[in-house]
Amino acid sequence: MLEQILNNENNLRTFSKGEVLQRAGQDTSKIFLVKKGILRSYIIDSKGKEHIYMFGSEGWIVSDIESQTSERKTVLFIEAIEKSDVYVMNQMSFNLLKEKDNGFDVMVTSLSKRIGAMQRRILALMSSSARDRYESFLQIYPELPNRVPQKMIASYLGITPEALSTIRKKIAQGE
Amino acid sequence: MLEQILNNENNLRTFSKGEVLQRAGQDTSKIFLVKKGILRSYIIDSKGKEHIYMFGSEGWIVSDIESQTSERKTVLFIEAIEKSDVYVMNQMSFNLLKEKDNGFDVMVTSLSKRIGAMQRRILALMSSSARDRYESFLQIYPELPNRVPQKMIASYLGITPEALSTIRKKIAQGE
DNA sequence: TTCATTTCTTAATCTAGATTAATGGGTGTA
DNA sequence: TACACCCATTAATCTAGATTAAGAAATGAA
Repeated sequence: MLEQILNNENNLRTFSKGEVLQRAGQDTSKIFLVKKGILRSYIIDSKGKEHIYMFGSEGWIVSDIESQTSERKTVLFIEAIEKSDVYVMNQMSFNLLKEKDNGFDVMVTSLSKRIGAMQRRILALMSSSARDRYESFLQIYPELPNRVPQKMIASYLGITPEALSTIRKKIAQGE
Repeated sequence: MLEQILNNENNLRTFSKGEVLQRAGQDTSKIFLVKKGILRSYIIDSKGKEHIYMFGSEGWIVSDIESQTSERKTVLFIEAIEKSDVYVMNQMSFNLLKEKDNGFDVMVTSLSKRIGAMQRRILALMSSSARDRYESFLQIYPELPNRVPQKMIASYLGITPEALSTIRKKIAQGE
């Protein structure tokens, strides 16, 4: 797996709660593999509002994949929600992967999985209500609600904290 | 480029307008490279409503990428909007690509680009109004509005044809 | 060309979720 | 302990876009 190549104690770093691992506008985008803790990646839109793009807990890879392979600057902020132990990979580690004889399959499979997840997210945003999206969020990430503040879950779902609060209340009072 | 590997007259087929190249539920997902014409890929949700996931005109690759590499069945329908000439690739053509010495970079770059486009789409769905999304659609795909019916553009934007019609009217009458 | 079917537009009404604002509960720190 | 700050909740009001319904325009087949 990708983890076996990236796991390397030399690259292990610890980030404290609230620490920012990467800022939009930087031209050196890195790859982060979460060993312990939770990261979030987000953009800040033209009105200054944050929108969470994804969460990454144990075993997840968090990165601005496009800026990795293109020469583009990063558009994503990445921040630790909890104190987190993270393997930090740069372009060199990425090149190492290519040399491995199964590097191709590992990389293509990993990217394809990511695309599948994004595809489902796009379709959900287009066709499901906020409540339906929240309920499938709970199924896909059952451990996150206990570790992530409500307002961040709302930001991930694309709604306001107030709207999420109302949805939660309705679910609590027997649907 | 990917096209050079996939371009092969043996795999070239012509589809007439409205013809369905692939249906959800099939277990053999293929890769389609558009030589001429336009394809659309879409899902049908639990209420029977169509949601367009992407358009593919000349030079674009249309495929359910996840079902390609995983063993999952396709969830996407793919259909020709115009009479289209399309290179049809199966798993074997895909394996051929791996053998090429630059296969790795070609594939990873292609997938990363796709991920970048999806990332922008997710963020737009979460943070932009329907009108803003329509205006950036016009910028990104300036040639499509003349070739694709309004109702399909609406479906791509995640709104109803009525709402798109109203937006177009407002834009026409000096904003 | 004519007729039928599909697509686009317009307008009235409805609703999910945004906005605004006020309140109470937690948590860290001095 | 108390203060300051952040977070979640609740309620009132507002709005973008959905729904419904009808007519006009475009498209396609015979």
